[in-house]
Amino acid sequence: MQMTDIQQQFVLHWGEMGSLWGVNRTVSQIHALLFVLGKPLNAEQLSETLNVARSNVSNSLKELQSWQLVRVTHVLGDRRDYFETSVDVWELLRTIVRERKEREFDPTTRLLQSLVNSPDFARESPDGQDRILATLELMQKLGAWSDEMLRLSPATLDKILTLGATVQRFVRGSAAAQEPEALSKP
Amino acid sequence: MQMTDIQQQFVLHWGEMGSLWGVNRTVSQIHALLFVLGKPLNAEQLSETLNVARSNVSNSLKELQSWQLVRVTHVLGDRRDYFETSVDVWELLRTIVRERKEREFDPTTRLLQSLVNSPDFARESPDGQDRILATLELMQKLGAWSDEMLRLSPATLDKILTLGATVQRFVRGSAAAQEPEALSKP
DNA sequence: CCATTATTTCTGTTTTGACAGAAACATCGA
DNA sequence: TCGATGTTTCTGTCAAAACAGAAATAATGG
Repeated sequence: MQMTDIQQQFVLHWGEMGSLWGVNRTVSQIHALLFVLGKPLNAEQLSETLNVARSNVSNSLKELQSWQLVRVTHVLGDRRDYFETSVDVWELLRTIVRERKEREFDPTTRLLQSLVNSPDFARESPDGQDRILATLELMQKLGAWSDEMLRLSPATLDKILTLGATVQRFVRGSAAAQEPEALSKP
Repeated sequence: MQMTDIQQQFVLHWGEMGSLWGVNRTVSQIHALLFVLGKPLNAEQLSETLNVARSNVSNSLKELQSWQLVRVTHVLGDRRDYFETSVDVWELLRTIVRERKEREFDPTTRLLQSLVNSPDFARESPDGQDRILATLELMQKLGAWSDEMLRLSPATLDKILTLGATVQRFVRGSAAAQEPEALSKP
């Protein structure tokens, strides 16, 4: 499966980005390749195109499937598994956010909650308690907000992004007057 | 610098999360420690408390400073450098988002832009062009939105999170009627 | 300017994760 | 059921990153 120059650059860059974010390079390359090509490939084709071992492809696909980013399809008259990803970037974004939140963000929130609930928590200094509580609250808010956003359709999400500035004005008016640029100092 | 049980759990967990997100474990542990303690420590104290080599601390601090997450202070009558982080979670969040965006997100947007601008781009299949264009547009929108959010005060951001649901209703009404739950199928 | 203390850089070791290739396993058609 | 084809698991190797300790460098106070 020959890649065009454009496709190759895309795949390679995506691989780099993946590593930076704690994702195996081969995993992100496979995902990127399935996305740019926009059609199902079998493991052999992936292996050849990316020049990685067949086993490496197999494990990476397993991982991508566990992230719900890749699914199996079949081609008539061919008993090999073919793999494809969604070509809808919004859906991909949603899936990635949902999965990462569930695996990495939520457990942290729970840990913070358990620290706060612990009998030992009262023994922390007042300021120390405040910091942990503030962290917990921030994470809870981010989590709840993100759950809400995940429920929206791509079209609605798109509007929220586009209208960011408007939303800001709306929100500012919605609560007690507050200096808008009272940023905490460095 | 003795840690309480609560503090230790916090620091250890933060270290784990860091690795998961492509941040060196020692780096995130140091940051977490400075945050929970809420007071400046010198390199020696960090080294002892976390049981890591002095040199490791030095390099990690350098990295944290490059991320603008830690700064140097001094204690009267002590010529050693002391290091501290902000104890404002909102400020920390903002800093992390800003830095990561600048280093990892923006370059990807620029790459996509350059792919689209390339003369070769026209040779891609129409669907292939669409996918790359859609990716670029999504990233541009996310980037612009995030820049806007980064400009807001913590108080305003807090409101936006809290009023997420309300914002959603507001946005839905703001454009042509659109089925709110027309999610793309899996 | 020297002794002392703090900090960074350098070098080698250890650990971890990615990966290839082989072997084992499963599935299908004949 | 057997051969052929496809897939996963296992094992060993390799490379990159984290890390420790030592050495070198810089800064400070006397």
